[in-house]
Amino acid sequence: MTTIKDIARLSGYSIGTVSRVINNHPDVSEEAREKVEQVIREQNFKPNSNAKQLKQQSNSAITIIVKGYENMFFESILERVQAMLIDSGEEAAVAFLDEYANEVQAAIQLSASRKPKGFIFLGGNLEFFRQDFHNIDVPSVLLTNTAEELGFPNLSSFTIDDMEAGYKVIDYLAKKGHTEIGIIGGSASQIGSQIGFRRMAGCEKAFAENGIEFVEEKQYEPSRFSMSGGYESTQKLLKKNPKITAIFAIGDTIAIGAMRAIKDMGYSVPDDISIIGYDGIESSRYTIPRLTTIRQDTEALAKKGVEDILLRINYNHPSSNELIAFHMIEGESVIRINK
Amino acid sequence: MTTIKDIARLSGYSIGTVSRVINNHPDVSEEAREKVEQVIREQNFKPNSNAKQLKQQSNSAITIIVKGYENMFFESILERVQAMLIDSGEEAAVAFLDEYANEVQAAIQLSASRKPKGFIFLGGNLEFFRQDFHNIDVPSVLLTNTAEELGFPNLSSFTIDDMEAGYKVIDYLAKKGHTEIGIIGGSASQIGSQIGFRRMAGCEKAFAENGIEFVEEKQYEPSRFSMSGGYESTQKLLKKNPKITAIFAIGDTIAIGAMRAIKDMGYSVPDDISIIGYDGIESSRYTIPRLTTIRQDTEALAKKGVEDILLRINYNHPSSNELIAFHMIEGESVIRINK
DNA sequence: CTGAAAGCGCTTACAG
DNA sequence: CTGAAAGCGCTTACAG
Repeated sequence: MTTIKDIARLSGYSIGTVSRVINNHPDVSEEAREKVEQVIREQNFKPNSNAKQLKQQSNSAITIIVKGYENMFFESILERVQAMLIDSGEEAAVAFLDEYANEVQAAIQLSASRKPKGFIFLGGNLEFFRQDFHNIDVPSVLLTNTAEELGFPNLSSFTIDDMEAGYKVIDYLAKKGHTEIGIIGGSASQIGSQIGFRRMAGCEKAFAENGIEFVEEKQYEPSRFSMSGGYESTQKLLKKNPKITAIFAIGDTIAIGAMRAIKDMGYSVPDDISIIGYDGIESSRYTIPRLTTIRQDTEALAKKGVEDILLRINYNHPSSNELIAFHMIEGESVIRINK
Repeated sequence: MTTIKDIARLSGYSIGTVSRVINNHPDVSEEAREKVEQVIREQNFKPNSNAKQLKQQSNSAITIIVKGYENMFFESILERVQAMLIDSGEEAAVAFLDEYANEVQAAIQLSASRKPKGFIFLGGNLEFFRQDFHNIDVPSVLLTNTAEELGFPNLSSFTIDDMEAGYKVIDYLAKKGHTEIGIIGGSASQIGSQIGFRRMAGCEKAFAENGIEFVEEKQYEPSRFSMSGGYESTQKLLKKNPKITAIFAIGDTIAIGAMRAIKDMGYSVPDDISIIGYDGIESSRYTIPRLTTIRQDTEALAKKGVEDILLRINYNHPSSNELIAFHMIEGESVIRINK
């Protein structure tokens, strides 16, 4: 194997100088830099990342923690984040967690053995961050939830305005004449910290403004962010409340399960029951009928997250919390009703 | 940070003995082992993997190369493989490649800088393996294609019998009375090396046995393994051949796009056009109508692949090439026709 | 069974 | 601007 020693020998410089060239240190003569770079190219030399990281004490890959591997929305962000990281010459590792797992504890575990340069969380429960994130000292980014209120200096966050989006969904349904609206998704027990909470808060505002009653026991059903979760929660919801004419699934993955459940119960979307999803995943453009949904800009989310963490890892930039744009896509899954 | 030195000091043994305990070497006294393990537990010590790998010259993570990030089938295998690797205490890195990228070249690149212990390929073009795989010397596994004919001693492969499955699909459609059958998916230019080839060969056998003509120009359309690919290829196929009454999409992701295209062209599945997919991904259980498809056993594929690579990395087991069971799931997307 | 020591491939003060 | 040298945290012959 070619090592830095070989490059030193072949170029006629010391390994110290070769190392400086590799790491773009400024105090190297133009002459030395050119010669060394030429030899590196000739030998197709790649520095051993283990040795490098051992010295630098900072370990390997930026680690992406995906919370909820059944959630198709995360798959598209994951793919983009990973691709951007690799294009920037960074290694990327991925850990898939159950939707209800403690992602911060998982990160702490990984920190102990592998010392990642940073973490990117796809999804996160603020309560877990509040409790344990102080144990993590590398730059981290939370995607699809806001960590602004936590005030950790090494935690950035990027998300769409879930409250505004939730508001928009219910307001849209109300304006279409729906008054019996159901909501599925998320977990009641973790209210206040999960993404679902903000979406729900926006919904409640829209209900109030439109003079529509919202009784959680009758109109809400928790659900995992999976197709099967959406399927089951929809069945439960419609059984306990057959008057419902519209359902807001707070994730497209859930919505796809919901549409199938509605069909299997002998109803039709949108003629009997309208449905709105959330995320704007690719699959939502191919369902029959096409799903009306809130599209989150995956590309922007991934780009902001990656750029932010790279600047913080390499240049100590401060963390930031930003909102990303979203918009509603009108599909074919909502109908206007007249009472 | 706690290092092996601290454990040595605290336990009263040398770092050599501590190292032996960590790595389960047999030549350590029971007494020493217990004492050292106790201190390791107390300190919650995790060996620095960089130092370990630097010494062992073998580098980091087992690397999973996913070929075709738009293919939903791979997402489910990836999740399982990753989870099993982590449960076994192995690190896992993932690289997403375009469906047409050269995965073997990508692996060679990664080998140079990171020396993974092994590679798991999700999808692969045999031609690329034939040309370049001799440059890779770590244990590797190819999933969803067979590498048996290549005879590389460090390459295992696990797949369902694509030829048999392709045969079964066409035979099934023929027995249902279909004679004008279209096929979408794969790439004509890479015939002989892509997974599509074996599926196609099985199809041709079934056509012949059932006395049905198959003219590639009129009945076949290439497609990327994506929903949009399925959408576009279906439009092309039906435009050039309106007599088609059934379509075999050689991937469920493609089939989902196909179903939407059929609908948008004003036809109905299965009343006007029957459709059969391939893979048995979770989404195929939620489409309307439910997809008839060939279910590959993701769990078995992942399990075989992971167990095989671990045994080869740690115990030099020989490589192997095995077939995994598959079965057809009858959904609602195929209808019997009478001519 | 155990310890002392060399060395894996790098980076980085330090001295010049 | 450059080189010699220490040291990152481990593993593993070697000697006993």
